[in-house]
Amino acid sequence: MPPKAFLGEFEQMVLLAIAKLGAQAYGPDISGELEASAGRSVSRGALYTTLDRMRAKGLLDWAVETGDDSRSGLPKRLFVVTPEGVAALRTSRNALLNLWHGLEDILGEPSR
Amino acid sequence: MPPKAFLGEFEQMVLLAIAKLGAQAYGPDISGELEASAGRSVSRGALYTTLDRMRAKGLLDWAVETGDDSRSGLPKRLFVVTPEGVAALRTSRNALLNLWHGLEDILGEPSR
DNA sequence: TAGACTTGGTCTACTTTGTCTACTCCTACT
DNA sequence: AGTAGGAGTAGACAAAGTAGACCAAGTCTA
Repeated sequence: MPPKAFLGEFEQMVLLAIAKLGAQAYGPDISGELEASAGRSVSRGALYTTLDRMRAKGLLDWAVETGDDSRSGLPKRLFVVTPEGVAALRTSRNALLNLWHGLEDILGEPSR
Repeated sequence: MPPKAFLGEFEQMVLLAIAKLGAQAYGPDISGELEASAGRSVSRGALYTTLDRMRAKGLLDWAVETGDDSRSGLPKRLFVVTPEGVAALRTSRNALLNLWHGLEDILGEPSR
């Protein structure tokens, strides 16, 4: 497939979850956030493969925190959204907002 | 794959475009709308396959308008979003709205 | 202190989506 | 008849989404 210009649906959610978690986004937190905000649960496998793929695309990055502190020896990956990631998020959001615009009557008011 | 509960990114856009077009959504109009609202262009093949697949999932449906009027004999498909489709759209929107919430500083104000 | 459990992550394999190119039909035009 | 254009169809293949089993380093706990 010729490199896609848009964020996939799941990719988008994952990126948003990380952004929301700020500086402490590691695996389990991300799925927790996804579960909480989007009512969606994912298996670890699903999550990590997506994470890896997005890194290959430069949308996010991570630092391996080899524990000097607790959990010594066990790796822990701390994820961050790159500027490219933020840009992609912005683009996606604008497109969606645009498409939603004018459909309030059909879609109803955002239920928050 | 156990039936997916979420709309893919492209599926979502297509559904929205149809909803927006109301009663006269046929192929070319949809891609026109996509291009206009989302700045995205697709080949016919891409569009129709997606359309077919979504129909299989009950998210939309169509009527073949065999032209008594103009274009006699030539099929033309008029698409409509089913109630299931609308529901899916709503769910997706809420999830995204939820995740976006609180990230205005990072994402910036919606540029519309 | 052996065995069970917990954590955060890796690997593999498979399904669904996204997307293209290359037709096919019919109509209208010349 | 010959060609151009509009609307769809077919087939193929890559990318994204997902699950499940598996692993290593700690922590209990009896």
